[in-house]
Amino acid sequence: MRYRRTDVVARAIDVLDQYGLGDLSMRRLGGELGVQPSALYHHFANKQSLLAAVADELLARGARPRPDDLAWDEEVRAICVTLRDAMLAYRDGAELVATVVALGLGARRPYDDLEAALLRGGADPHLASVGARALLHYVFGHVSDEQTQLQAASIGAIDDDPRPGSDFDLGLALVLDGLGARLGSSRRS
Amino acid sequence: MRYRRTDVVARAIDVLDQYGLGDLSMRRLGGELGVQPSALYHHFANKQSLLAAVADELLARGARPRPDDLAWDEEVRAICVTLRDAMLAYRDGAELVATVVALGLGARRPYDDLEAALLRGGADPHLASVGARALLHYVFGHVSDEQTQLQAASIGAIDDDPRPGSDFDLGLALVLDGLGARLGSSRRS
DNA sequence: ACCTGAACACCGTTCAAGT
DNA sequence: ACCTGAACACCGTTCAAGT
Repeated sequence: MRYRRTDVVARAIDVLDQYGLGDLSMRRLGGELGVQPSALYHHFANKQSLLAAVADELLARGARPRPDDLAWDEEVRAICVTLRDAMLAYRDGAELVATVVALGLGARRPYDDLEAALLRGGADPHLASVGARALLHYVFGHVSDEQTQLQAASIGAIDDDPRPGSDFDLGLALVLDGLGARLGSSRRS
Repeated sequence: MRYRRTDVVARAIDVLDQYGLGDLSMRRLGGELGVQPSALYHHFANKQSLLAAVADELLARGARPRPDDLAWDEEVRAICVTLRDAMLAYRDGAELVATVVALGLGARRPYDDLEAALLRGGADPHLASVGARALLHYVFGHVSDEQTQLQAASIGAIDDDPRPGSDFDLGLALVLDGLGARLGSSRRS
């Protein structure tokens, strides 16, 4: 069996979704592909690069076009909601993307999009940078928590699965209000 | 050499600070103590429990009493700044504490204190919970980033070490403003 | 109460060699 | 271009046995 980079990434996403990030090892992935672990190093310099590619593919699969007539805060909300949905679509998606971003290896689109939306809304470059990072930290933290609990619930411990998207919206609105207060154009949530 | 639980935790903090979280293994810690790795399982059920105890000790060392006449938002700010300082005092402190909190194994004080401050400020229980979590997510995310960059700078790559506490304050103010707008008592930053 | 020694089932990564 | 096979230097955890 001879694979290409993209085949390896696709299979890695399958392993991630079925067994979780903790079981996504080079040896496991090699085994799943019927190949020696060392063969993966022909496609990726190391495990971190592989994870970066997996995170990028996960986000690409969750990408959705945004209308171009949105107010800046509506656009920020849309970026965050799309990011959340993309990560929730695969097991441990939030932890994976957050890790890759923290290591500075990939998944840069969400940050760039948020920064651009804030600049368009009238933020100066410093506020746009601080704001975009604060938004990302919130989204990664919240969705990681959500996913941990969804996982625990699916094991069977807890039965009710409320999927509290409203908690997500409320926390997001807190940050958006703070940004709105500094950008002139006011907004209700 | 015969150790007690607290000796092991103290030595683990030394290893963390000198070599980083990635090198804080049960085998490494055992070696540092002159003891077999299996001996550590007399003191802790597993590595996660050890890490929880280390995180709690790290926070205890950074604890500072707060004046009792603070406004709710000043108290929130003080909790967050104290938490930040405690984590920055040891290598990979933010990553460690964030991990322990995410796993639900310890380091519950910051959350409890934040929730109490928000309740005292007039938040209903739901907003206090969502707000406290949003604040924690922001602090963990921001300080982890900070510490990663401080680490990279200390390796020598970057020379200037600005220690941008002002970025931290600005991001924190964004969330605080959103909370203030929902709690009646308004606040400037 | 605290520790040893050996074992089990794993990791990421490198590298010469094969096709 | 893509893979094998073997090796190196590690992991967390268990468990019978020692003092």
